[in-house]
Amino acid sequence: MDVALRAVADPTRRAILRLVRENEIPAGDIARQFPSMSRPAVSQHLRVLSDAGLVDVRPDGNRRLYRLRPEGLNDMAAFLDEIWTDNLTRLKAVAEREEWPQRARDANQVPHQKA
Amino acid sequence: MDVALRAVADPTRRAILRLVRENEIPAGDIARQFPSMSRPAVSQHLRVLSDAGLVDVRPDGNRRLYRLRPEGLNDMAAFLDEIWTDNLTRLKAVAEREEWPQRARDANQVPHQKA
DNA sequence: CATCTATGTAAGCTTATGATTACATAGTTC
DNA sequence: GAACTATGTAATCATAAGCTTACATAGATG
Repeated sequence: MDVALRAVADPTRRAILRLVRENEIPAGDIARQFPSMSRPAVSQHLRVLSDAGLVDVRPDGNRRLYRLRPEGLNDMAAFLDEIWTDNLTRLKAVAEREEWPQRARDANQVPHQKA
Repeated sequence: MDVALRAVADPTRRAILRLVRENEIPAGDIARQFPSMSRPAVSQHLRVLSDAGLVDVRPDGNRRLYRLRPEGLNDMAAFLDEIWTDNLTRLKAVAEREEWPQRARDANQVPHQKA
């Protein structure tokens, strides 16, 4: 989980993921989308994404085509689920949507010092 | 978006989020859950989470009670949606997630393109 | 072949991050 | 109000992250 979440934490890499979301794109084209940084920098980002399982690579003659590997984000989705599975928190996240009935607060797993 | 995603990229902070997911917990109790690191380290993590809008803090006499602020993860959910808006990719991701719930991805033979 | 194109890797630099210990501050309690 | 408790902050350090330039390599092309 760690590797994917850390990879996604970088804005450049998120931008890359958006780029390759629908189409295979050669590394050079991707790099060209980031004129503010060097091509090797982008190449290294691609490496990180690849290591994190967030993109697939495929050689195509001279070039290397990248594309999104959507399953790579499963850990992130799982984390969201884990956090939001709780009804209270989920309701809170969409609090303003509707009125919800009072609910008993249940026992905690982490001991409070004293009440 | 950046600040929240970067905050969540750290495993200790994710663990903290799980702790405060359902209950308010005083900082000291949280720190006690991480015997392998110093209390100030945890305090700084709490600061990061707070700055990222992922937790709320409330003074309670001597102590400070932390609890999850679920809306703080909305950006992360939005990013997931943005990437997964394509139904096929989403289905694909979910399919693999259910098939390999333990998330053991093999780096060599990538098992995509099922069915 | 000679060389041009696309791309990855290595080395090195700078800044960010996460940790530690020492200290400061606010509240509680006797 | 003196001492104790809970917690945050400051200073500092080691390591990680991200960038750059220089170099290496694989495939395309004349």
